[in-house]
Amino acid sequence: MNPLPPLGALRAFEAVARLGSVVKAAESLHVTHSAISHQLRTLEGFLGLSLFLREGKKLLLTEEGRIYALRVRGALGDMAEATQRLQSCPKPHDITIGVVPSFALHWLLPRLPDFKAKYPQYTVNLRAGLGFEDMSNGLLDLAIRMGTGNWEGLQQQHLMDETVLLVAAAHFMPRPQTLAEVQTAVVIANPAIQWTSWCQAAGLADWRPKPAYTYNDSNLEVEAVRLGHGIALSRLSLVSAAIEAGSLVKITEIEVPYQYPYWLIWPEKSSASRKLADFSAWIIGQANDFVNGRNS
Amino acid sequence: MNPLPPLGALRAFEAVARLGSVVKAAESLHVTHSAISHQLRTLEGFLGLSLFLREGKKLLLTEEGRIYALRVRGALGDMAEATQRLQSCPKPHDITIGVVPSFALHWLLPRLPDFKAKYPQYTVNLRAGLGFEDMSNGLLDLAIRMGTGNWEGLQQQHLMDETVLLVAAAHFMPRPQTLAEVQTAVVIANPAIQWTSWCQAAGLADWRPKPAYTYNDSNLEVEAVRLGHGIALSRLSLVSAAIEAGSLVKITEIEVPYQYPYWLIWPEKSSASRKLADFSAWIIGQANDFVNGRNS
DNA sequence: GGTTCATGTTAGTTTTGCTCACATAAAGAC
DNA sequence: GTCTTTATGTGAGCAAAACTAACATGAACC
Repeated sequence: MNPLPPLGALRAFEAVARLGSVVKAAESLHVTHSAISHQLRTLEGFLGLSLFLREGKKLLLTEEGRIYALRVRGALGDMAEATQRLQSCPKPHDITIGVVPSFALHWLLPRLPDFKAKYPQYTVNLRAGLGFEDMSNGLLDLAIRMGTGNWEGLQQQHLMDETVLLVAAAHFMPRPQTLAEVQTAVVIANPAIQWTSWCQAAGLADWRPKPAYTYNDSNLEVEAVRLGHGIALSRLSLVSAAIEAGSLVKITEIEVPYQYPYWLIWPEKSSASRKLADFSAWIIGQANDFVNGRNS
Repeated sequence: MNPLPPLGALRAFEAVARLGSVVKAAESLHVTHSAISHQLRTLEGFLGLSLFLREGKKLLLTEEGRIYALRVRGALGDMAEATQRLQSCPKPHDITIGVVPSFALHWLLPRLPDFKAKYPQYTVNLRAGLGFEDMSNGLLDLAIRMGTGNWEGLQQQHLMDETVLLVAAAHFMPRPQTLAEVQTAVVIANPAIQWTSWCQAAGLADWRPKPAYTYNDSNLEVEAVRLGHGIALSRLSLVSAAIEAGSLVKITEIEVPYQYPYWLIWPEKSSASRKLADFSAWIIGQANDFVNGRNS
C-alpha cells in the first residue's frame, strides 16, 4: 500500500487549512474552488476519515486535521525551501543581477553585449524587480537599486546619479516650443517623480501639471511617450539612447537631479567573488562613461 | 511561480537517489523504469539543473543532488509518518486486531459473527500478519500471536494451547488406515511443524516423513489437504471446523501439543480501553469453549 | 424575500503520468 | 572479439488524474 496520498491533494489541503476557505485556497493555488473541493474529497477518501467539520458553508478543521496540516505544512515548506536553495546555489559562471525593470530595459540591455564581449565566460541572468528579499535569500549575486543608500545588512556602492528632463516623441504634434506651451500639453506623469524641482528650475514655481495619464511603471511611461501620447518628465538614463537615436526629443535643456541615485548592492556576507568584481568594475566604467558623456 | 516541482517527480527522484538505480527505483515504486526516467527529466527541467552525473549507464548523484535528496527524503518521510499517525489514531468504535493468517481464516472468522452480535457497536478490522512492528507503531489495538510469550515491551495473556494431528480429506484415497500405511502416504509438510513428538507418540520414533510438498503458509497446507493432495500434520484449531463438517477426517486419534500456544498481546502503554476488555473477554470465552469441547 | 457567497457534485475536457516499443551503450560472459 | 545482458533515455499513444464549467444546495446578509 502507498504510504502517501496524492501529494497534490496534500498541497490543496494545507492551503485550505491555512486560509480557512476552499475559495481562498483555490485563489492561492490558481485553480477553481471545484478542483480544491475534489482534492479534499480524494484526500479524505484515501485517509478514511474527515479532516473538517462541515457546518453549513463553514469548514472547521478537526483537531486531527489541524495537527496533520501542521505536519504537512512543515514538510511542504522544507521541500520548497530545499528546492529554492538548490535552484539558487551559486554557479561560478553564472552571474545573477537584480535590476530596476526600466533601467534594465533602457540602459543596461543595450550595453550588455559589451560586457559579454569582455567576459564571455559568464552566463548573465537579469532579474527584474524592485525588492530586496531576493538579495537576502541568496537568489542574486548583486542588484542595482535606486534610493538613498545606507541599507542595513547590505554592502553598497554608489553607481551614478540620475536626472530628469522633459521629453516628447520626435513626431509628437503640437510640440511645445515655449514653457507656456508646456503648460497646455498632454502630460504623462509617473507618481514616483516629483515636478517641484523641475518647475522651480523652469521658473514655473507656482505651476504643476494636471496629468492626462499617470503610470507607476516607468517602462509604460517611456513607451507612451515614444508612441506620442504626450510629454513626460523622464529619467535621463531611460531616454538618452532614444534621444541620441532621434526618436525622442528634449523639449527644453532643463535637467534637474532625481532624488534617488543608482546603487550597486550585494550581500554583506558575500565572499569577494571574481564575478562580483568583474561585473562591478565593468558597470562602474559604463556608468562613468555615461555620466561623462552627459557632462561634455 | 510554483515553488514546488511536481511532487510525484520528487518521490521518484528520492527513490533513485536512495537506491542508486532507475530500475531499482521503478521496482520500489511499482512502475516501469521509463516512468522514473521521465520523472527525472521533468524534475531536472523544472529545476534547471542536473541532479546526476551520467557516465555511460551509471547514474551518480551530484553533491547538490545528494543534499537535495536528503532534504526531500526527510520531508517525504515526515508526510508519510504524519499520514500513518493520522490513520492510526484511535477510533473508539473500531477495534483493529492483528492475527496469524491461518488462525484468522480457520478459527476466528467463523466465530466473528458471534462477537458482532454481542458487541454490535464495534467495527472489526482484522490485519493478517505475523510481525510485531504494527503493534509497536500503534496500528493495532491487540494481536494474536503464537510463541512462548515473555515478549518485551508488550502485555500478554495466554489464550490457548494448540495441538497437531494427522488429517486427510474425506474423499482422499487411499486413506491410510494403519500407521504402516501412513508411512507410504503422500505427505504435505509445513516446515514450522516438527514431526518428532507425533512420531514418538505414534510409536514411530525412528521414522520421519519424506514430504511430497512443503508449504510454509498454513493456509496453503490446509487447502492442499482439503483438495486431496495428501495428508498433513495440521494444527487442530485450523482443521477442527472442517472435521466437524466432515470434509476432513482424522487419520488417527493421536494428538500431540504444538510447542507454540496462542497469546493475546497488546501495547504495554495501552490505556485500559473498553474495546480491549470487551474483545479479550469474548475471545477468551471462545477459546475456553473450544478447548473444553476438545477435552470432552 | 431576494441576493450574495461558500461548498459540493456531475459531466466533460485537458493535462499528466504511465506503458510500450525501441534505441543506445556499457558491462559481463564465453 | 563477439554475443548477451542490463541500464538509461526517448517518442508515441493511452489511461488516469486533475481541472473547469455548470449547476445545486444552503447559510448569511441586506
